[in-house]
Amino acid sequence: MVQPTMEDVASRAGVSRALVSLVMRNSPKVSERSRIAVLEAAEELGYRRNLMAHHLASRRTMTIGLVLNDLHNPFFAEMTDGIHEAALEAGYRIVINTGLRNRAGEKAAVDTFLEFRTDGIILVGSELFGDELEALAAETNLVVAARVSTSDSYDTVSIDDRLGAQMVVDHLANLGHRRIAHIDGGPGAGARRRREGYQVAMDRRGLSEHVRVVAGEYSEHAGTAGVDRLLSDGEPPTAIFAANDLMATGVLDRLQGRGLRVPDDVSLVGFDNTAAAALHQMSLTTVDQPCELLGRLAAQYLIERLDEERTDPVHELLTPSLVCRSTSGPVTQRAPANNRSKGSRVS
Amino acid sequence: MVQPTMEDVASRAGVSRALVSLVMRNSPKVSERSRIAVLEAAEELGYRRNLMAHHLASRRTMTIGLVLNDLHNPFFAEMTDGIHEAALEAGYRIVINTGLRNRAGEKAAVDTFLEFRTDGIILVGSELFGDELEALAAETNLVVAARVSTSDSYDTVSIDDRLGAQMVVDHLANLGHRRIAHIDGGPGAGARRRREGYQVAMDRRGLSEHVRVVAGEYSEHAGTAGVDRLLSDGEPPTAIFAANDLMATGVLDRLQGRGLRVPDDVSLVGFDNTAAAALHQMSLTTVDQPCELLGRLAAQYLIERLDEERTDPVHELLTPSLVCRSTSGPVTQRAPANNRSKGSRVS
DNA sequence: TGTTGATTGTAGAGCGCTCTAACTATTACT
DNA sequence: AGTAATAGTTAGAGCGCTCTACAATCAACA
Repeated sequence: MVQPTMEDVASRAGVSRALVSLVMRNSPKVSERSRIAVLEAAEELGYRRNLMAHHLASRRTMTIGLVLNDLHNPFFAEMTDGIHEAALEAGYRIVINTGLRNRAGEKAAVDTFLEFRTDGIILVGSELFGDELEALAAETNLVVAARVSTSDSYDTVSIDDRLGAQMVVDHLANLGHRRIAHIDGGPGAGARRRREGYQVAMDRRGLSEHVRVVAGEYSEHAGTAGVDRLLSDGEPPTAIFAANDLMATGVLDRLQGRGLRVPDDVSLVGFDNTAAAALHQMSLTTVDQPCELLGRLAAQYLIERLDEERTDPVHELLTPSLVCRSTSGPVTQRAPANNRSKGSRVS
Repeated sequence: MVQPTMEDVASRAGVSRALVSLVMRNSPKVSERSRIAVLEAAEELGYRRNLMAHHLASRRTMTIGLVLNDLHNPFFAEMTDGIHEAALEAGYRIVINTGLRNRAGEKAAVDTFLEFRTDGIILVGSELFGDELEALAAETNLVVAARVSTSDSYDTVSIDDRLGAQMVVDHLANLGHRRIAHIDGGPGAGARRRREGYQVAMDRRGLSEHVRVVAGEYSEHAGTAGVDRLLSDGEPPTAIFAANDLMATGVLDRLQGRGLRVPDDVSLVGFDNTAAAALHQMSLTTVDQPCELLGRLAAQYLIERLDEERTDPVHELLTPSLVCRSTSGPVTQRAPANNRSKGSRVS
């Protein structure tokens, strides 16, 4: 398990350690003869560069640390695709860590990368506070994705969450819905803005009295719990706006479990346009985020910083779009079916 | 962006660099007075240990590299939960990388960890060849999860894929199905064994003539493509066994898209018992893998190796169980509905 | 008072690499 | 032949830390 060092390779190839170092870094100022000798010796010994030592001496790792809020949410997998691709193209590698959907976990993930001295960090769906991000940006190169900010010490890349939420409400209101409830994303990235967008749009539509927000978080379970709360007291909503697709999945499951038809009894709209939302079994109306593009941009902006091409902050805010599928439909006059009425309807 | 070093902390606290090092490692042989002085100085300077230098000097990083085959498959997220938890409990942190569901990507991920000199590596759903794994095990401490092997240079933790597949066939055969097709997982981990289990069980049931395997891979898209091929020629199957849940999701989507009812027209069984399979909109019959347990065991075995408590290999093979939900049902005598007959049936 | 042992602290080598400056060998040009 | 330029190579310092060996301090005891 003890690995050979450059010194070993050097003595085997009959050259100096410095020359081996040059070969490993593809320096042009090495004769073909020595290059081959070194490469062969390295091959024979099974030499593998020690990144730790490399970094210590060069201050670079060519590595980007990627912190994903939640591995269970496919949204992050899609973002990662874009980031990964852009990073590889620029000669960087990525290393991932998960925040386990809570601030302490996210901090631990960040600390790991800070201690590893990755060249920079991309936070996707961060739940950290503004001042924590500020402090982080002072220690490393930082890009925050899927979250809006105007800080001038780091870059951000995201869609306009508030606008997206407004589009949802408008869509539902146009279908005749008035009792539109929102299960929110709690501390999740962008959740506050989605809630605000919902509120604003409801007010504009003159539906202020019907505003109803249930506390949640970005998880399937929060979706099912949200439905239970919405249906447990008061007049049940005719439409539900879940703060993201993962939650919408839970909502759909619970609605069906209670024998409610979607969209006949209740309309449902999500947020993210995750791959699963497009499938027939889900066919969810939702707000589209161009994940891969967001990912690509995030990586690109970070790399610009790493290559010291730029120090001024960039804040990219993309416009979302609504994807209408079959979980949203016109409001019906029928009384809400709280009983398990599945299939009892004579159409 | 230039970080303070131990030397900086030492001079600020009025002690030696060595003492600072001791404090950082929580050594008991430091007086309370100096400990506090050092901690305060570190706090004021925003000192953060440099893991690269730490490792270089100590040969340990207390970090485990985790290579996940595919971030899009929730199976891996669930495995990660177990690994993460067990690692944290033992004082290790984890760092993740994705193999992008292909061997080259997996190798790149592994190389990154090898260069970072993580203390050990856990491969989940590896697609590497046996000899590649042997070579890897010679360089670092290795545990392979969700894949069977008898190597004596690394540990494995998985369920009995072959048995799981047999259970699927038995279940379907008991429901009266004879034309049971299998869309396989190609190079995916455990795919070969699942295919073998399918074959063996079909033979045992006297259904050899009905064996039909369509090539696939562990992705949603392979599921949809598999359905297209199965229905494009020959007598269509009355039941489909998809090599994993992700594929089953694609299968279900395509079947519904073609107007076929599940399980009325076609029964469907998956493999993994991913969280999504349990939801009403999916309600998939599938083979359960105790993901978190597998993850915990994988981490545990690796840590045993790291702590040098053991060098003999361990090969844990858990027994899977079948979870029957609503995508599988008795075979019906009706002619296969190749037309978009959804709802046209007079029941 | 000196000796012992425990406790606390430090000097300095070394981990495996990069990088600067210098050195050698070769070729080109006057 | 003498000089300059170029190409190829190397010695050695240093990156930020750990760890061994040893030094200093102090209380306890004969």
